[in-house]
Amino acid sequence: MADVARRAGVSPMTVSRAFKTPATVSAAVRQRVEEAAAALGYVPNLVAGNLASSRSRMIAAVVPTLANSNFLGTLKGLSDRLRQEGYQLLLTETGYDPGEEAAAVAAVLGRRPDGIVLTGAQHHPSVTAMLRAAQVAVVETWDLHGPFIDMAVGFSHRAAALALGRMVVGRGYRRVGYIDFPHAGVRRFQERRRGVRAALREAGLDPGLVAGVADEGYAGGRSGLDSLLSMAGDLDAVICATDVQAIGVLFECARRGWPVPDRLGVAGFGDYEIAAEVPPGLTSVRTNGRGIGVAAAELILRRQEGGMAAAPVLDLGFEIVSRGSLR
Amino acid sequence: MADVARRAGVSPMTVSRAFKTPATVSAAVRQRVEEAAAALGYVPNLVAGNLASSRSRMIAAVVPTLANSNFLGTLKGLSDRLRQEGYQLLLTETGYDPGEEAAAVAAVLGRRPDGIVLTGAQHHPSVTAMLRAAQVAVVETWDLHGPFIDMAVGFSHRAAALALGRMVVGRGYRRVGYIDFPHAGVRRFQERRRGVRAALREAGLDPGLVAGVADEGYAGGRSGLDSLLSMAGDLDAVICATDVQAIGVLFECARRGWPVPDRLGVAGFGDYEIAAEVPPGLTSVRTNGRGIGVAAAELILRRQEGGMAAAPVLDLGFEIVSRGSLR
DNA sequence: CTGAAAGCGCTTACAG
DNA sequence: CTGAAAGCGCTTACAG
Repeated sequence: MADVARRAGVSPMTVSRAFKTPATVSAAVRQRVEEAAAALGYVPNLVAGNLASSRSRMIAAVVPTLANSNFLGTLKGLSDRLRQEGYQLLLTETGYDPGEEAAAVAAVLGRRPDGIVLTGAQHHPSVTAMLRAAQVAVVETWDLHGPFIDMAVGFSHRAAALALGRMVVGRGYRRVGYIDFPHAGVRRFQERRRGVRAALREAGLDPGLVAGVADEGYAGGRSGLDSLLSMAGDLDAVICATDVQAIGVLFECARRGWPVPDRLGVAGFGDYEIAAEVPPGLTSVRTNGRGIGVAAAELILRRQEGGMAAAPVLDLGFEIVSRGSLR
Repeated sequence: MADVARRAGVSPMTVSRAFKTPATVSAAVRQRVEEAAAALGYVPNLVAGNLASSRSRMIAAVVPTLANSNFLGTLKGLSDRLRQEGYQLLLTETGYDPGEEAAAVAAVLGRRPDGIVLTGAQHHPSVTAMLRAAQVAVVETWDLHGPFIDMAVGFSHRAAALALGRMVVGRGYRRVGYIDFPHAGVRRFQERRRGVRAALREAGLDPGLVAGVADEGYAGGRSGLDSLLSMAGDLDAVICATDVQAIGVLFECARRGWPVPDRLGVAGFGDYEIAAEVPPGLTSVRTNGRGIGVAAAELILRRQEGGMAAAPVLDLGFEIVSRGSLR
């Protein structure tokens, strides 16, 4: 910057202004600065800028996984909205491990991000402590069960699962199994399970057909189906904690030559892109993953602007998409 | 830091050392510093550290897309390897748009990352210029066609596609179509197309059955199959630029009741997780996406350590995985 | 093993 | 509209 200032014959302060608030600099000076900067290939050092202004225009996102998940939508919504305002995304994956999450938050805090977007509202105690002590905007996403550290955006997994369970029951299925997600401690999945079981119970059906699985992917659907069938040979429908598992069930049905939805009804959770494509179409809960990201971005931006001291909690809801996998 | 120093009764310099190079501080002092830091909830400010040391321990990754792609593996390899060394990942998605890529590089350079990982080796001229001028380690990934800005890790898309094409021909298919990827200018996909067509040509088959599509996802497979069938009703095999499209073709075959591999052989590119799960199994090119990420991380780390002024170009190869979608 | 000085490249806050 | 001074919170390089 000093070089640019010298070449343009102005003070460094003026160079700074020409970049940050061009309107406060005369047109002639602005042009000289721009020419000098271009000639020297000057790229302002944001690290120095951040230190001086104690604002980083950097947001950290901490997600359990990127693979086959709705978090991609959230991340995209977040980064698209943020990029428009000149913010950048620091990303960490934790593999559903609270210890990893705590390590990630500690690591990231040293960079003084303006905001942190967390997945879920269950954290290692140190996360809550660190974040409360730090002066960052934090948004917890995908879970609406407080208490929250600061702000939150999500939807009710239990309500969504309850609605899905009722739909399955309403279609006349009577022996309905549930395939769980591997990480048993994650409340979002506990809520999904509870919602489904509540729907079965209120219809007077057996809520006990629940299969735990070890695999987050398609293979979990296959092994889950196997264990449900060993509990109940007359199983007539399966609800899965995620679409990926449901797709695994559909594939297994195809392999066995079982007609869906007649021999077995199948429903998933997430409405991933593939749900609309796989024959005969997968009935699923559509969550607004992208919307969660956009909303999180907006909460953080609004907080930056200084206004809003409040800590909103946003429920973005869900929607059930009915397709051929249920009769 | 000043607060910690005061509370521990030492100079700030000693606090700095206690954190960065604990071995250079006496045990007693180290403990006092640690206690003071814990009591105050002190988190070292890396922004200040970066400015003073002109090293950021931050790496920027610029990818076309996160959705349904092998870049996830690369990203995971990169971030896993980097995190072990205390580095963090700044992520940007460009949507296959060179202008977006240039904007991302410009934006990211201001943070003075220690390294930049780019996807492909085709860039807006300004990208090359900016990166050459800056003092960053850069690794171009997924493409082995130079000239490179600095280092590179990838494999030959043409060789992989040629091998896949030869396998299809070797299985006795005679009317083989190719479904292209939407972004026509991307060399990786041009190379895949060329490889397949070369295999057809050398077998004396018609290399002209190529369908362009508008959709990056499963739907592209469906529409691609439609247009190939309108060119050649006797089409007996389809090779797709990506597994996602190939899965789309398999789904469409299921919908039509066409037996795979007998009515139609299908092959993909990428060996995504789903390729092994979808019945009857998708024959595909397995690329080492994760390995590319790990290797990129290692090249950058080695460059940081000061050694290696060289600019290696690594070929990580590929492998063809044969499954039921080809007879 | 420990510390005082200088500086990294910006921005804030104050003058003019 | 423009500038000189001070400072952001660390690390480098030098002393002792």
